[in-house]
Amino acid sequence: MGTISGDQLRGHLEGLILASLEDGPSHGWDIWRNLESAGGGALALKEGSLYPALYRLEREGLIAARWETKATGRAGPRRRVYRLSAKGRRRLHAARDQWRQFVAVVGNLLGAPA
Amino acid sequence: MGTISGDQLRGHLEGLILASLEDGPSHGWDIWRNLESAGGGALALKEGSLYPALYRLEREGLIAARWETKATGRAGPRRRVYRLSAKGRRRLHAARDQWRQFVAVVGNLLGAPA
DNA sequence: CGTCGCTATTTAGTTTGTCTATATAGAGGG
DNA sequence: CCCTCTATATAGACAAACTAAATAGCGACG
Repeated sequence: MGTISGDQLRGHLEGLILASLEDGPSHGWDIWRNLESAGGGALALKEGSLYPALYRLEREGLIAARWETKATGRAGPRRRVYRLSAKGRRRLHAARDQWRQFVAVVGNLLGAPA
Repeated sequence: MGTISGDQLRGHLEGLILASLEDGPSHGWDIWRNLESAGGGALALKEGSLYPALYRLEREGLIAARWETKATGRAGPRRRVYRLSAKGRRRLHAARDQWRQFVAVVGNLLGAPA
């Protein structure tokens, strides 16, 4: 199977990120691994796409960020942890509605008999 | 319901055009109306997107164009009629596969319980 | 005749999100 | 000390859809 192209992903990534944050805060790297693994190799998301997307979402007030406190006793560099805002949660619902509509419309047109 | 955005459409338009041509040749304006009506108002495709997309497909050899013969006794300006090439038909099949994969991956992640 | 409306195509220029590629940096292992 | 894994940042390229406007044929209408 081929990979999902960046063009295909465009306009849907924000929804994916919001969905990733639905059941608890997470940081960029973890979101990235989450999406990659959920895509089963088909979703080749690049950091250069993910981080700017996070900044957009933050600037829009859909997610809120904090630097991880040092007291976690964890190894490795600092992490920026994001959580869904109320606005972001509403946007996630809207994104799901839009997704269903998108699938309905495009699927109806492109929809293969088999 | 909101409208499907250009960003959402990106990377999927070519498949839609190819699918539109699957059961017979058509011209740009007709493809446009076909997609618009199939979208039920949700798909607000612009001519400035459609025509360049047709040129891309033609340049790639996925569709072939001819100017409509004048002898049709029809009113109105000239039409450029496109038909699927064999290569385009193969691409359409591939686009359907990609679409299914895309829906599976994104739907699985974004997929709402309700 | 003039012009309005519908059909139909064209295209210059803008926007924007993803990509490539690279840089930085902390911590642990050999 | 260097290498790897984790983690974030960002400059610049690229491409597809957009805005907006121009062109043009034909019919209808007063």
